[in-house]
Amino acid sequence: MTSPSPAAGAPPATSPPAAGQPAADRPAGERPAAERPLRRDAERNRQRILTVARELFAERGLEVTLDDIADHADLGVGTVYRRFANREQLVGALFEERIDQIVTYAEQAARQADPWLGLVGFLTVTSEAFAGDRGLHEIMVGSNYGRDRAAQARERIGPLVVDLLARARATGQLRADVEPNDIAMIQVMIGAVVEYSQGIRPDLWRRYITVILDGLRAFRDDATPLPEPALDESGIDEAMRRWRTPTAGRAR
Amino acid sequence: MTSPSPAAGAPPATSPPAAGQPAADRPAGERPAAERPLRRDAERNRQRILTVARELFAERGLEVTLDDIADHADLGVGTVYRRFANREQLVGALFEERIDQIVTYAEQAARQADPWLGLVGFLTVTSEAFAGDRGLHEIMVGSNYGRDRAAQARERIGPLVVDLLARARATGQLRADVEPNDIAMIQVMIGAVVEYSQGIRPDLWRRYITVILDGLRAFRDDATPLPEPALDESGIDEAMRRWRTPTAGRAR
DNA sequence: TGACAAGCGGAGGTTCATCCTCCGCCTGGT
DNA sequence: ACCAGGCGGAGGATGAACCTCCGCTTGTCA
Repeated sequence: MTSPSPAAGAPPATSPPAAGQPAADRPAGERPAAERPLRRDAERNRQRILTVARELFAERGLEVTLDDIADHADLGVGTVYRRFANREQLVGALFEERIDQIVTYAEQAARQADPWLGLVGFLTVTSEAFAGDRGLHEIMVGSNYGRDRAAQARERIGPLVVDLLARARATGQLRADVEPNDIAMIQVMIGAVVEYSQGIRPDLWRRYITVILDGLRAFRDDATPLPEPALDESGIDEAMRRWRTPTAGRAR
Repeated sequence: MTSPSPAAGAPPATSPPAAGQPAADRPAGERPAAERPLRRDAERNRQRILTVARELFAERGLEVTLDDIADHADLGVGTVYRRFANREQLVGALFEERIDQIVTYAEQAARQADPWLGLVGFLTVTSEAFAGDRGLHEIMVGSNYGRDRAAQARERIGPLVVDLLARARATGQLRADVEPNDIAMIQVMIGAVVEYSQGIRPDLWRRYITVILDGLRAFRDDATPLPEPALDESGIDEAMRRWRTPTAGRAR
């Protein structure tokens, strides 16, 4: 860090929205090709790292070590660190797209004519995504990595869910006392099922989301009134902030 | 370790704990008073340790270190280790009773005339216990500590739950496709809510258990059939075995 | 009251996981 | 055929948790 070499490959990770940087909205995994491209073998290795990292993050969560990734990619640790100074960068490179994907799901759900189906679809599709990618779930639920990105996404999703719930309530399909942040908590619960049954019954969560959805439906007129309000925005922010990724180390 | 000094302190025959230990089924927290009782101050300290440990386990889970406990009790680490050689012993001393308490809840629930109320009561009461004691929840859900004890408890609870569900199904209060192990998974989900909202809204879980219970009720005739069977015994055993207490260290 | 077994404290050795650097050797590309 | 760019991976740095050890203190009992 003593050598100021401004030419060095990796752009400053700190503020992505940097001013003059041509780096902006290029699909994840690509490089600022404007600068000198990597040597062929190096680029190959870089892809190898990304692939392996994607797999490991998906399977074990964001806490896998870069050393671990290097091993699985049959590369030296040095090679990994040369390309990605830390886990944050790797996470950034890999998850932008996936996070946006979640937003897209919300948009699609909001477009559904039948709001109940939209809601069911949204929960199902996101749960599928989370079940298949533990790292993604960790990010969306409050990991230290990718916090900003996740927050942005939540901000875009929020209004869509609000609208969806309002419409579903209006059509009489959804019980009246459901609040937007309930959706987030449901995802937390489903995440717990996924984690608990990981490697045993990857689809078990479908059973419980069905129960929960039936619990959310308006039926008879004797639905038990919900005690306790849902978390409000500040509550959920706080919870996300405190959340510690399972078995992960300190925040660093 | 290099100096062999056989003369030092310990006489050759370190009388082993002998065969007929009278230690057996005395209430947790008491000592084998048959042996020489502890000196007054020592016993006081011992209680101090137990009290502090109970609090810390409840609040932070079983992974707190003995050093941590010593600090909170204003005692030296040595004192703690002199009394409890490891966390397992401390956990044993503290949780036997509480685990049995859970069994008692199941028994009470099974005695309820109205099986649905019994079920609701059981889930509520156990969730209360878990919400108030993270360590207890960890044990019941699969921590490395107290595994045997928890397994015994589950064995006693199992049949009671089976009966309860059968009866509730018979009275038409419970949807037909609920299985005993669903109850365990519900506790896992509730545990996730508790943990997520810990220190923010200690009772938030009540909201979601209400949703889930409404989802379990027999209603109309259009309950969504549950996809996926529940975990079977071996599945749940496996899941419990794999479960890693959050942020905890290796199993040792 | 004095002697001493029992108890205490907590510094610090040990182990372990993770992070990340550094430098001698290798190789793709011109 | 040259060499900038790339590579490997041993190993130093850090920090958490564990647990021991021994000189000092204190309850207890005669």
